[in-house]
Amino acid sequence: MMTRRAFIELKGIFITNSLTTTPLSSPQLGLQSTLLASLLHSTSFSNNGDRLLHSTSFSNIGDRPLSRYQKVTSLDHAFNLFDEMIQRRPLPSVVKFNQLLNSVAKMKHFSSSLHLFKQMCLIGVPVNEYSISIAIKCCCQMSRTNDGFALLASCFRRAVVPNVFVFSTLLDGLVLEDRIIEAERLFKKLIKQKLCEPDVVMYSTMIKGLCKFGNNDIAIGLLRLMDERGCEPNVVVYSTIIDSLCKDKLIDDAFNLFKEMVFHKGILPDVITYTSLIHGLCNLGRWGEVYKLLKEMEDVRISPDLQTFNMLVDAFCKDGKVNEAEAVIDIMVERGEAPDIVTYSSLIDGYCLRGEMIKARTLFDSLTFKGLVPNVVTYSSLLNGYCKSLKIEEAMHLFHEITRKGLKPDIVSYSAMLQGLFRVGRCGAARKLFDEMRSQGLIPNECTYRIILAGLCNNHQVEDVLYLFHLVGDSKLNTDIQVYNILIDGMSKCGKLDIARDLFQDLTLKGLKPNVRTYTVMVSGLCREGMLEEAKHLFHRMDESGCPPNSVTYNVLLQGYLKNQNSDDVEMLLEEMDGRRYSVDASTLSMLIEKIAAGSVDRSMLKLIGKLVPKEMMDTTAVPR
DNA sequence: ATAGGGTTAG
Repeated sequence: MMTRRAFIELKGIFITNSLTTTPLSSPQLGLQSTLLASLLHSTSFSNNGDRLLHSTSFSNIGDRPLSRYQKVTSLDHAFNLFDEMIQRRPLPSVVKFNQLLNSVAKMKHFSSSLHLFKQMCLIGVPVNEYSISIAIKCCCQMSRTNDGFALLASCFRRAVVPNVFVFSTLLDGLVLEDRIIEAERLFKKLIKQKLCEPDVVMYSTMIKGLCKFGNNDIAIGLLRLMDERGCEPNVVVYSTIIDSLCKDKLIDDAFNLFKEMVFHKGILPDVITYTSLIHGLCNLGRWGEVYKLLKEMEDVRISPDLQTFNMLVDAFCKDGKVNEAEAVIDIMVERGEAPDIVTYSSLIDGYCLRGEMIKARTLFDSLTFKGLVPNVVTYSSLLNGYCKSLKIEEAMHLFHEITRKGLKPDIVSYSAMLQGLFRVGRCGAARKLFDEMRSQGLIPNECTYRIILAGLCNNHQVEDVLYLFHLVGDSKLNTDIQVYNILIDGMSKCGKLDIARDLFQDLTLKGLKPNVRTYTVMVSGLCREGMLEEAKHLFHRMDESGCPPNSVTYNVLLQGYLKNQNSDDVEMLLEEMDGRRYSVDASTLSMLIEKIAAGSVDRSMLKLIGKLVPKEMMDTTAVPR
C-alpha cells in the first residue's frame, strides 16, 4: 500500500499545505482541502484497521464457525449439496436445510431458494417456522408478497405456528410493494387479535412503511407508542426516521431526533445514522456542516464506509464539485475502501453534468481495466450525457450496446434516450423507441410521461400533446404540477396562449397549487404575446399567493418589458431585483446592452445594471462600467 | 442451533 507521505506528495502541494498549516479554521482553504484533511487525519482508525481488529480478535469470540451449508459459494454448489443431502438416510436435520436455503437467499437467488423449499416439502422434511420465514422472504423480495401469504396458509396446514419473524417478513413485503394500507391493517390486526406481540424489528418495519409514504409524524407517533408498550426503540428505529426526515429536507427535526436518541435514550449512532444525516446536509448544500459531522464521526471513532463515501462522491458531483468527488475517491483508495461501480457511475454522471464527455467516456472505458462491470445505471448516465450534449449517434450506439452486453435497458435508459431523440427533433424515432419500450413490457413512469409531453411540445406537436394529455385523463400522472408547467410553457411556445390560460385555471380544480415555475411560465407566455398588463398583474399576484417570484421570474418579466419598450417599468424592476439580491442572467444582460446601444434604455441605468451582474459573468462578458 | 428491520449511483 502507498504510504501516506507518498500519497500526499502525489496529490501535490495543495493537500500538503492543508495538512501543514491549520486547515480547519483557515478561510482561504476550500472545502476540498478541509474535507481531505479531516479524512486523512482519521487514518489511525481506518477501515483496514477495523477489519483487522474485528476479524482477528473480538468478533469471533463466541461465534461459531460457519457450517458447510452456510458456506455455499454458487448456485451449482448449493444444488449439488441439496441433492446429496436428500439422498442421505436419515435425512439431515431441518436446521441444515434451512442454512442452505438461507445462503441461497442471501445470494439473491430467491426463486432457487424457494424451489429448494418446495422440494423440502415434497420430500417430507419437517419444515419449521425458520424455513417458512426464509421462503416467505424470498417471495417478498421478488415482489410476490401474495405468494408469501399463501405460504402463511400452508404454515397452518403444517401445524407450524407463525411467529413474529414470519409476520415481520410479510409486513416488510407489503411495504416493499407500496401496499401501505394493507401493511397497517395487518399490523393492527396482529396486535388486536394477539396473533403476535410486535418486537423492535416489526415496529421498525411498520415505521419504515409510514416514512415511505411521507407520514413522518405518524412514524414518530409509533416510536412513542412502542416505547410506552415496553418495546425499547434502538438505533435502527431512530435511523429509519432520521433518514426519512433528512430525505424530506427536515434536517432540524432529524437532528433533534438524533439528539434525543443519543442524550435521552443513550443509544449510540452508527455509520448508517451518520451517513443519513450527512446525506441530508449534502442535499441542502450545507457543506460546512457536512465537514463538521465527518469530523464528529472521526471523534467518536466511527469510520465512513463504502456507502458513506459513495454518497459523498455523488453529492459532490451533483453539486458540480467534481474535484472534491475525485478527492474523496483518492481518500477511499488510500484507506483501502475500493471504489465500486456505484462510485464511478456517480463520477461519470458528474462529468456528464458538466458536459465533460471525453472525461466521462475515458472513465467509462477504463472500468473494465479496474475490474468493474458497467451496469444499466452506468450506461444510462453516459447515454444521458451524450443526449444532453446532442451527440445522439453516440447515445444511440451506447443504447444498443446495453443489450449487446447482456443487460436490459430499463425505463430510465429508455426515457433518457427518448429525451435525446426529441431534443434533436427526431419525433418519429422517438415514437418507434417508445413502441419498442412498451413491447418490452416497460411501463412509462411520471418521468417518461413528462419527457414525452415536453418533447412533443418542443417539436410543436400540439395535437399529439393534447391527445396524450386527455388520454391520460385524471390519473395520477396528470395530478402533478410539473406536468402543468410543461404544458403551459409548451402551449404558449406553440402560440396557444388560450390553452395555456385554461390549463392555468384548471390545475386548481384538480387540487394542485401553482408553484414559482407555473407562474413564471405563465408570465413568460403572456409576455411573449405582448400582454404586459396581464403579465404584470399575475406577477403581483405571486407575492399575495405566498409564492414570491424568483430570479427567473424577474428576468422573464424584464425581458418582456424590454421587448415592449417599457422603460419606466424596466428601471423599477431592476431596483426591485437589486433589493431582493437577484441578478440578471446572460440573455437578459445582452438584451439590456443591446437596448442601451440602440438608445431605448437610458445609459443612467448602467450603474444599477452593473450591480445586478453576478461575479462569474464579469469574467466572460463585456460589462459596461 | 437455523429466520425478519435502517444508509449509496442513472
